[in-house]
Amino acid sequence: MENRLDSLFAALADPTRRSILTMLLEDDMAVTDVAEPFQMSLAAISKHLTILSRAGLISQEKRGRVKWCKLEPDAMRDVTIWLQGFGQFEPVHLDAFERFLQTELSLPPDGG
Amino acid sequence: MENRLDSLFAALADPTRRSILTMLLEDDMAVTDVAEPFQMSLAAISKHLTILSRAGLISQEKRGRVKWCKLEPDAMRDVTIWLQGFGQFEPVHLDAFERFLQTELSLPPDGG
DNA sequence: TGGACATTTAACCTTTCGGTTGACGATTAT
DNA sequence: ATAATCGTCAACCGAAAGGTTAAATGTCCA
Repeated sequence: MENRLDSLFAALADPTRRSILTMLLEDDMAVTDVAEPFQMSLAAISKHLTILSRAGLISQEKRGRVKWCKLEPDAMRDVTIWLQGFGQFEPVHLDAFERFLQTELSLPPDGG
Repeated sequence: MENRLDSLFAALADPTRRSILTMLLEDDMAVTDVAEPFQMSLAAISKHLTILSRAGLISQEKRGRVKWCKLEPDAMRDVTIWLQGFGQFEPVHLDAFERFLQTELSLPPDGG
């Protein structure tokens, strides 16, 4: 994988991995519990978790014989920033917000 | 490819394809011109464009013997929406903005 | 009509991906 | 001590990704 975005987008391109991330939105989970709803081997899930971990999308901490998986949503920031270059979101909204703010603050209270 | 997000994320996972999208941000381009800066065959670029097209990220219109490629950034919306489920952007920024706005508007001019 | 240009297709190759199974190391429980 | 549990590793497999080159298709120009 060349750069950070490569591994991020690639990690997010698999539906199983996206499902895992969604599950982790709820709460931290042990590897076995992550694997439970899927119809594939634990080894396969373990590999998916490794990919998510290398992309920075989750962190894993071993406590006893259980390895806990934790969502790290900040890793998605780089994706977000890249997408912003295509004007899909904030730019528009923030611009609108800023204009609103300017208007609100520059006008007298009864000016609107 | 199972669903829409699969093909979108997969399309975005390749650095050549992301570069192409960035180039198209500037202006519409013919296939040959898209290929020019890359050190790979035209056939390879043609395949990349097919992948981008199938993901909906670009559209292609043939005029004469030239096929024009046009960026379709709206296709990124689904990605955006999915990412928003992880609270990476607007929510945070807008909340911050709203708090700021509340503060600004509710305080007397010398209140800060 | 023939040739140059623009792009895709076909066939092929190598590497990566996503899955399997089976063995293994580490930890906990009996 | 022994057995069960948690998770990874290694070896393997078929399919897909990303590239190549060479031929084919369409379109414009002279």
